[in-house]
Amino acid sequence: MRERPKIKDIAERAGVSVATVSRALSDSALVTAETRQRILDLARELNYRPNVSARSLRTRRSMSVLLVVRDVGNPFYLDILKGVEATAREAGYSVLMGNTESDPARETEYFNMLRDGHADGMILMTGKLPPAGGWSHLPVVVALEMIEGAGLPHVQVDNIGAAREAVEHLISIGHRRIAHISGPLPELMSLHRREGYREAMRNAGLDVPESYEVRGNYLLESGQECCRKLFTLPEPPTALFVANDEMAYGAAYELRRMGHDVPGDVSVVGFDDLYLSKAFYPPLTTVSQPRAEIGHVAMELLLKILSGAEIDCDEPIILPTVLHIRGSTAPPRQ
Amino acid sequence: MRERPKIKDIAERAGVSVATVSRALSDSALVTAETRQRILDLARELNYRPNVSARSLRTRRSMSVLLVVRDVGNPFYLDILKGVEATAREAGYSVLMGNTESDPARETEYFNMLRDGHADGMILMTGKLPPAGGWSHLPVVVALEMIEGAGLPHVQVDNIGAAREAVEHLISIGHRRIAHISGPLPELMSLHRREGYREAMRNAGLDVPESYEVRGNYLLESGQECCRKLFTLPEPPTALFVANDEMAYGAAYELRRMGHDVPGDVSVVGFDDLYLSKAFYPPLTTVSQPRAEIGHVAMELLLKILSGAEIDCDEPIILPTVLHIRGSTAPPRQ
DNA sequence: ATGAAAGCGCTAACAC
DNA sequence: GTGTTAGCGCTTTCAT
Repeated sequence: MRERPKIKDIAERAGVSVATVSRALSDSALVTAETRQRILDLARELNYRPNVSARSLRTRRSMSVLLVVRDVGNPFYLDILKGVEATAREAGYSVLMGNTESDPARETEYFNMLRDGHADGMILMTGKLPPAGGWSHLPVVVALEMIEGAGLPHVQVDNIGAAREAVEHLISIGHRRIAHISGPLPELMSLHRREGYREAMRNAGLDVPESYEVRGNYLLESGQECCRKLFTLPEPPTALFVANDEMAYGAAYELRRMGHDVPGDVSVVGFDDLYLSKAFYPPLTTVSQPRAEIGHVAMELLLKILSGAEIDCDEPIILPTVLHIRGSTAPPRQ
Repeated sequence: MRERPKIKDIAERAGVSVATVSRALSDSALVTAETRQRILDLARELNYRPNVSARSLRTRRSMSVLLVVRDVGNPFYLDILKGVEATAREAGYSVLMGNTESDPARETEYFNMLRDGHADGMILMTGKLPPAGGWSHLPVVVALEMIEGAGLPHVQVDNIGAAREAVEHLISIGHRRIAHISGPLPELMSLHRREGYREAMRNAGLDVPESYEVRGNYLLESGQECCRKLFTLPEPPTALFVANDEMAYGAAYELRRMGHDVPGDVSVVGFDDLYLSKAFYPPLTTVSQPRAEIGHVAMELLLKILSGAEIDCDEPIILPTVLHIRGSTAPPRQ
């Protein structure tokens, strides 16, 4: 047998033309059941697999989509990837993972992969469009993050509302001096979570001294660092609303190092509900995003676009969050 | 301008043949510097990108490799992926992530992707070959896990030695009743880590009652569950050597739930050094694997194979581990 | 229902 | 150094 059987090999053995084989393989109605069966059997016997390059070249579809994140090293993206992958597989698409590390060159590169036929569409989770421009009308869905004025469809959560709810919880159990460790600014997601914090404080008639808002970068070490800053203040907070779980881990760790009990002395609330947060000590109170669902919905949307449907890009799709109240929050000491 | 410029478009404008354009674009020496420059300028101006399908079809190389893991949801793989990706990019390869979920059908499918031209080579981290067989001589590198008798090159760590060292640490600080929560059996990696545990115990003249070896599945909940089993024994252990960090988190969590202090009452050692382990409470004593380096070395090896070099498959490449002693281990109570 | 043939965009012989 | 040409393996008209 040849190295890799091709349609021609099957055709010769079956005594039919390549066209017929192609039709049989793609379940066309234009083949008699009997011929089709013979061809299918032969294909199985030869262990035939269609060459993807040839097929893509001809059909002009790669049957794969690009999932672009800013850091594959972040476990947060994993469940989203799973959601995307499951949905993609079902529709016969494979998923290519793209990692930008916030490098504009790489951001552009992944967009170029849409043009060179590497992928048919893209789910973008970097919150940025590449600098060059000219990326409208492309089959791109923005998930998780937001890109304003891009005219692209969005799948996200209500970051403002979710943050507000988290801070309201702290207020409801008696906290007044609540500080916020934010993500990098002026990114929209960070801004929104901070806005939710501010709204909750304002609604409760609570002051937010400028020193109570510290800017982090979503990484664990940054949580530690921001926490240290807050606890050198003359009047340190009794509770922290931290913009993601990873920094919340860092903050809780640093608090313990400084001799503060969590939640005895200081309450901590995170955002994301990483899968370790429930095993963390103390189990972290945090906002849970429907990550797999975000991936699923984003992929569904992309499939729709790829099938030629018109999509309304004005209204983002908003998925619900849940505040999980665990052991890291408690009423302040009297 | 055409929808997507192709070589022909450039050729027409440059007043040369497609062959010349192709040569100029691939930096062939058979073009005058002047012609090349003209073509390059034109290509840039038209924003030309070669069609990957056409190129792959012709060259019979996809310039991408497959990285197959059993669970993309496991953060453990992320650093490996980063190592693989960086090395692959440099050589002009893209990386496709494959996720098997331990499903034999999917395991086979990824191997098939090598045959249908989707990828040129594969880094396999599932520890299994698909059932069908016939996968020798394929450009495959096994990383992290081991597959015996497959005739494939391996990149891994010395699991036996690393486990032994971890348990020796527990023994050296005075523990005698040391239990082991293993990974799924009879997988080679689990077996090796257990073997290291047994060796350390044997060398110290310590008994391992059968009930002190509990089988887990590397997931957090499994760590909890195994821990519960161990602490219903008439003589529970004073220390645990757990086959990975995730189960160690679960075990530590469960110990606290049951009212045991870590490390006051029970010491816990993990394996993997996930990035959260240092912020865990108490900071986890654990074996660190050079994950990015594993990815890097595996990809280098794969590149060598793809370039046609002969590889010695008899001797695995062994990378060093480091035992990080942190707060989760302490001498037993007197 | 089946076959012949064109061609997707590119590269690599082979000519000159 | 450049052009001509023949495919890579597949799908899809257009005939029959």
